[in-house]
Amino acid sequence: MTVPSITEQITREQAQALLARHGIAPTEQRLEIARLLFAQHQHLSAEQILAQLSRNSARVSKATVYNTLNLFAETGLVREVVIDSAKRFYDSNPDPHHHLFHTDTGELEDVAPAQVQIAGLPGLPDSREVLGVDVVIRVGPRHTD
Amino acid sequence: MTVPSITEQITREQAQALLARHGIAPTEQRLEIARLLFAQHQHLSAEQILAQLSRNSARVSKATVYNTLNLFAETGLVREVVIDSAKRFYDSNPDPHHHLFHTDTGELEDVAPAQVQIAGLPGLPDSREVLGVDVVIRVGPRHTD
DNA sequence: TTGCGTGCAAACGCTTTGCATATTA
DNA sequence: TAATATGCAAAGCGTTTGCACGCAA
Repeated sequence: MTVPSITEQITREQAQALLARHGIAPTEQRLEIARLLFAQHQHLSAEQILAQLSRNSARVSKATVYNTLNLFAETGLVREVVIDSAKRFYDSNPDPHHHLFHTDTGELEDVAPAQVQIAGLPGLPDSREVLGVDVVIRVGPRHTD
Repeated sequence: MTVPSITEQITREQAQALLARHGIAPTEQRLEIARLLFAQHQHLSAEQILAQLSRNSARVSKATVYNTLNLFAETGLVREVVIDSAKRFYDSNPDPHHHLFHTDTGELEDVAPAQVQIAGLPGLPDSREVLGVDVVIRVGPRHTD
């Protein structure tokens, strides 16, 4: 089952399969949130999701959105991206990739991993492992001054 | 003027020179905060700085610590590192480098840039420039389950 | 009925702000 | 004295929590 790359809602069945694969019980709200997030590869904040859901007249509370996003992030369904210390984004792109952050617009853009190569990692003791590597490239309008 | 790499406070004069180089007026509180931060290459949060300063019986308010850290970050004296959306760290290491974040202890460790190579950056329009590349490697205890 | 998910509102933690006072040039 | 920095407390904002209610197995 693949997620459509166009801005269309995925079906309930597709959402259900996604949750099932991650061992998440498919409740009404979780399905709605998944359908929204996986409509395309994107980066949404809890606030944006809440706003969009109420626009779709879905009945979801703030607490449930936060609970659900945390659940999705814990189970690896989505990736939590921290750019600004004031807000979290949830990334529905499951493939390894990096991010381009536009400081002026606040937008987040995916960067194919091939374009940024991690040559090596510092030696770690056997007791520890790398959980993830986050690369954020901050870009903004060129300074002329 | 170089910053001592050992855990000793830098002198008022050294702190004053650092601020002067960044066009920052040298007030009592700013000097104290700079002396603390630049005692060594380290990553401190506003909270930690406030606690340490009061331990040193320096008279600084919370607001001033935040104002000062923002000022230092804006002028490039320190680097703001965002790891967790709940807390900001201020890095007194002026050289380009990356970070290793220990998820279990919350500690942040510097990684020499040579160990992580950025092979290339995605093409950008001429109107935009790269402001910085943040690489955070999350490590934690090895999973045995 | 037992457990889990949801919704609401209150609580929380970190950061910012408003304003009076103090310091500096 | 004019401008800027500080301190305090309150406000702000995103996120989490406590608890009652609802729903499904």
